[in-house]
This record gives sequence, C-alpha cells and structure tokens, in this order.
Amino acid sequence: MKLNTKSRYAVMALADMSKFPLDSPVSLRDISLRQSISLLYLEQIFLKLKKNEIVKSVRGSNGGYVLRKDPKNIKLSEIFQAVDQKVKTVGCKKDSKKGCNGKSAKCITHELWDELDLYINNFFENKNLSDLLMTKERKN
Amino acid sequence: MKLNTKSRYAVMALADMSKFPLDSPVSLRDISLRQSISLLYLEQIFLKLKKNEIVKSVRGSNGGYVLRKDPKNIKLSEIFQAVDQKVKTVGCKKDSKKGCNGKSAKCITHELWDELDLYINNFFENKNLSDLLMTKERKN
DNA sequence: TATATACCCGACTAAAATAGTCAAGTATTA
DNA sequence: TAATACTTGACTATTTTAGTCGGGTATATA
Ligand code: FES
Ligand code: FES
Repeated sequence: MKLNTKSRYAVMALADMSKFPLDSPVSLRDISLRQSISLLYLEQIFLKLKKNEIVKSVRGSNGGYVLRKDPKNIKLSEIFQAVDQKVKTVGCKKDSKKGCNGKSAKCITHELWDELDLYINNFFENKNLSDLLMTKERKN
Repeated sequence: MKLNTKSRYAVMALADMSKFPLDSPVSLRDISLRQSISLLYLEQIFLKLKKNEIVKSVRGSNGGYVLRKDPKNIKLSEIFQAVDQKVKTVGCKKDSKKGCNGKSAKCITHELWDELDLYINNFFENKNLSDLLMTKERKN
C-alpha cells in the first residue's frame, strides 16, 4: 500500500502554485526548483492536469500554468483521477461478476477491500488544496 | 495506491482458516485449493505469519497451521505487519529530519500524507478477522 | 519402519510498474 | 529574433511484485 510519486508530485506542485497569485502563471521551471521535482517529469504530469481541466496553460515567455478553480474547490480526488492514479484494493475486475480467483463468485475478502477502497477515497474526497495551506507557518 | 497480493492473500488465507474448528490444523494445500492461491506462495506467506506468532504449525501428516488466537483478536494491522507490508504515503524517511526533496525541512505536503497514513492504518487497526466472517451467507 | 504428507527456508526469476529521460517540436513575448 | 515555456510521443533504467524452484525436516499412519 504505497503512494506513488506521480500523485505526490501532482499535489505538491499544485499546492505550490496555490501559494501564488491565482491569476498570474507559474512556470514549471520555478516549481521544479522550489520543490525539487524533475522538470521533465512535471511536464508530463501537468499535461494530464491540463487535459483534465485542473489547470490551464499560458504559452510563451512569462507563461506557465494557472489554476482553473479556487484551491478551496479542488479536491484531492480530482487530482488523483487526473493523473490517473486510482486506489485499487480488490484483486478482481471491479465491474466483472467473477472473483479474483477466477471463480464465479467474489472471494471471502472482497467486501472488506471494497470497504477499504471507499474509506480511502473518502479521504481524498474530503480534502482540497487549500486544506494544505492553512497549517501554521508555511514557507519553502 | 494499490494493495499487493501478499497482504490480500494473507488475510484471505487466515479468513479461510477461521471458518474451521480453531484447534485442528488446516493444511496449506487445502487453503490453496479452496482459495486458488499458489501453494508455494502460501508457504512463503505462512512462514512470516508463523514467525510473527499469528499461527503455529503442526508438522507431519495431517498437519497444517492453527490460529494462535481467536479470530476476534487478530487485527488486520497485525497481519499486515507480519508479512511486512506497510502503508507508505510519505516520500521521505519517516524518522529522518530531512524532507523527501533532500532539503532540511519537510515538504509542503508531508503533513497531509502523514495524516493519510494514520487514517489508513486506523482502518486496519479497527478490523479483525472475525469481522470478515459475520457477513450474511458465506461459503466457498 | 516405510511412505506419504506437510511444513521449512533460502535463493532465484519473469514480468510488470514506476520514475523518470529524450528528442523534436510550437507558441508567445520582450 | 532570441529566449522562454508549454507540447507530445516514445523510450528506458530501476525497482517491486508475484511468484517458482530445489532441497530439505518432522510426524502420523499403514
Ligand atoms: S477481491 Fe474481489 S473477488 Fe477477491
Ligand atoms: S513527504 Fe515527507 S517531506 Fe515530503
């Protein structure tokens, strides 16, 4: 049960952005430097964030990315979905009628993992970007 | 954010066991057949469960494994810990003072991931083996 | 006491996922 | 027109996962 860097960086980068005036573009280069994330990797991530309409891009010199919504309204679940990093706790195909064992019924633990899935997603559903910022004394 | 088979199988196998008389040994071969889990993989898993005193072994013909405690008292967190599959949400070393970026301070998202870590572990802490069994109508 | 059953244990490996990099662009502004 | 910054697809090294393999040892029962 591990969180991957793609999700972690996506949130980190967006959190970085939301500390700056929301209407002026923030360049990936700056985020890369401040947060020590590979620029090329960030580009890959932001392409997805853009496609999923979480940010919009401003090309050219002095360009960068701009948040499309107030940080208060950007839920972590949206971000995760955008970089398509889903929570996967069950062993079986989610829609299939078959179990993880190939048998026709769901296995004895299926319900448990399903519950865990919901539980975790609930966390992401109830957290937004601005929650990250209102902790006491944040710099860097 | 994905659950691996080791943890999933460990819980599945123990849940299987706890449906049988608790004092007579259950062989891995039987579990393997009922739950469609590779026997050799199960052996690997049970070695750890044994070392961590969740089960004890009975060697020889008619042998198998026996739960060391009532299923009611076996928390999922114990099982996960036994097969050493930890939850890892932060990018940094947990005890280190350094951040995931190599800098001297923790990153802007650290607190969030730490909270998530606690949140997930809380789930495992509050579930035990017997919770898996009391759902209506369980066979296979 | 022979034989089958079942646990014991370390080492090994194929395949998949992760965490990036690279190359070759295009658009915009100063 | 030079510099900045986004765009996109393909590629790759490394790590992790999900097992397998081989060669044991202990015990029950026929
Ligand atoms: S996890 Fe869905 S059937 Fe086993
Ligand atoms: S996750 Fe701990 S410092 Fe970034």
